[in-house]
Amino acid sequence: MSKATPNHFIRSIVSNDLANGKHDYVYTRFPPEPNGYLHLGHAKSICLNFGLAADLEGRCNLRFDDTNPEKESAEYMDSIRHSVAWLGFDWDELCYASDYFDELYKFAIELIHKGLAYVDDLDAEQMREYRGTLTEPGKDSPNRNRPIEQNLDLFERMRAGEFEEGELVLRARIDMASPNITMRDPILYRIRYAHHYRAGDEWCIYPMYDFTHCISDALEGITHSLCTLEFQDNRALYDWILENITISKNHIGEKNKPMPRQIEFGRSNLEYTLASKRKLIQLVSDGHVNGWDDPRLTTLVGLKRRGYTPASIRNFCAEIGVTKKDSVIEISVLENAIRQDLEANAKRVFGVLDPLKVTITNYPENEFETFTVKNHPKDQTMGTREIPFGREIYIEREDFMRDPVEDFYRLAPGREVRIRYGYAITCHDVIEDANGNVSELLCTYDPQTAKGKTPDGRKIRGIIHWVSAAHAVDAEVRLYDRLFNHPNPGALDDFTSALNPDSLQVCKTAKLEPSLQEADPEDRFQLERVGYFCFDSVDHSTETMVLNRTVSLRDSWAKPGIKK
RNA sequence: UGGGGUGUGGCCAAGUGGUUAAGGCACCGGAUUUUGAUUCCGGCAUUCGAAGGUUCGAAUCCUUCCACCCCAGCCA
Repeated sequence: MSKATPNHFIRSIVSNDLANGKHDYVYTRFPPEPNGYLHLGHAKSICLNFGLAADLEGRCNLRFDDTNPEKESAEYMDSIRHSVAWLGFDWDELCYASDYFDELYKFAIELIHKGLAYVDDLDAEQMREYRGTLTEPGKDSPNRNRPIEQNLDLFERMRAGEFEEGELVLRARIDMASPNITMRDPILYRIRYAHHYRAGDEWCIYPMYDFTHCISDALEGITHSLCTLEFQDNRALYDWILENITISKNHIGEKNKPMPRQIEFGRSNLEYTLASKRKLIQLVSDGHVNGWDDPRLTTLVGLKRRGYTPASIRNFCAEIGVTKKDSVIEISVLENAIRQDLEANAKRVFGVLDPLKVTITNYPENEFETFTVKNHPKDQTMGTREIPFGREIYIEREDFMRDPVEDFYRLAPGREVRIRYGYAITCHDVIEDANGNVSELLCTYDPQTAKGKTPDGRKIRGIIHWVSAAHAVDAEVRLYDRLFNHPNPGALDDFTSALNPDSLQVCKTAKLEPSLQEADPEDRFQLERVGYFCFDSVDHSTETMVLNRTVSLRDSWAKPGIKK
């Protein structure tokens, strides 16, 4: 399972930097903005940053990029912290960009002193006009050559709260004609009279991402600053800022070592899912799903509630790789990752989703026996358990066919199957209800066939799962399917039009073997022949059992085209 | 028609001038099986976006072309 550490272009760069002495160690960071819940896309970045540091005996920080008070909250921050820890990573330092507000402010003043930043009073619309377009250069702002003293004064007064929101901004003085629009005198600070979830009301000016991120990296001694592809153009600004401020080498931990280097990698998208925070928020607030931890969502909290293990997600991330191209991953890759984990580690139990009663007419009434069965077919260390058996049992309705199709080798009138770990039974009569639906089967059992034996050597192909009717416990089982019917719902004008109406199927009729009542609520298990399940972390209790299906078992019989 | 990127099988992805182009997922066969699961074995790109060129030899070098993605928030 644990694969050789994946070698990708970023790892090569870092290894080289270490080998040739450019850096003495690797120091990375995972820098989320606390404005939403983490999803699978973040998991890729987390595994990359923390994984690289761990493999190369370096360090990795968790840093909240919290420079936009209007969108951020402590709730999001807490959830992100928990998700990173749940995924299995420890950060070396827990950092907040907001802790650097004082330093950031000083660096801004330094830029002003050097004539490399100025206060501008263009409003947002003018700013856009002056910026030019993709094909035309921008124009200098009338304020571009404002005297340094005046800039200093204005900037201090911005901080002091003497201006309205939007009235003034601080801009870097770079090049309005740059073909790279990011370099056309980007805004460094804006005025916002907003309460910051950590800094409170201490500031009314907030630094922008480009100004904050590179300085935060440098202050923390980050050596390699990994981010996604859309920041490639911003790299020029990242480097420009660090080149133009005086940031002590002592600050960055390694004396006389180079500044952090930004390296971009491609995002990975999962088919049939959404990753955009804005759209995720809409799904939650419009009630299309039941919260951020809805098991149909690929948020980390959703996957956790669905029954995914941290290891399966880490393996998934290792499997999809790291390259410079955006990718679209098929869900089968994710499903494969969790199946691999659960196949090896989940104990097996019996449960019937859609019960059909079977009476074994030649088995005495009010008499029971117990079978000792394996908790795992291959892993003996997982031990055994006892399951009760009696005259009346439930089998899966799906495992009986009145008029069996070709290739169906389960139960049918006159046919014999084995009830797993028990006897061979043969169906003799079918009882119907008033509507003509099958309501019960009358079968006989062959006492010679206990424990998998067939004394006459006859071959019994069909093996089905079952539970004792007298001992079964009721449960609600939630079956999940993809949330969207479209492979790329985010590309649609209205992604809600692609919502899958059958993404959640609640099955209230399930009958489970009694041992499940004593199971640990954290347990993940396989309902044999059905799928992998876990108890729902919110709605499950020993009184009312609620199970989530994490993923079905592979079913090479239920191929499209073959009708059950 | 500015700048920055990317193009290897259905989806990912190794490969950085020299055997028949790794591997995973998916798919298709077949074996084993008290889960139609698992496991196992076999199949699955004469071809690397296209066209030219360099070379004894190219997915890897050069040229041109094509396609797709990102950038004109006082978001990150």
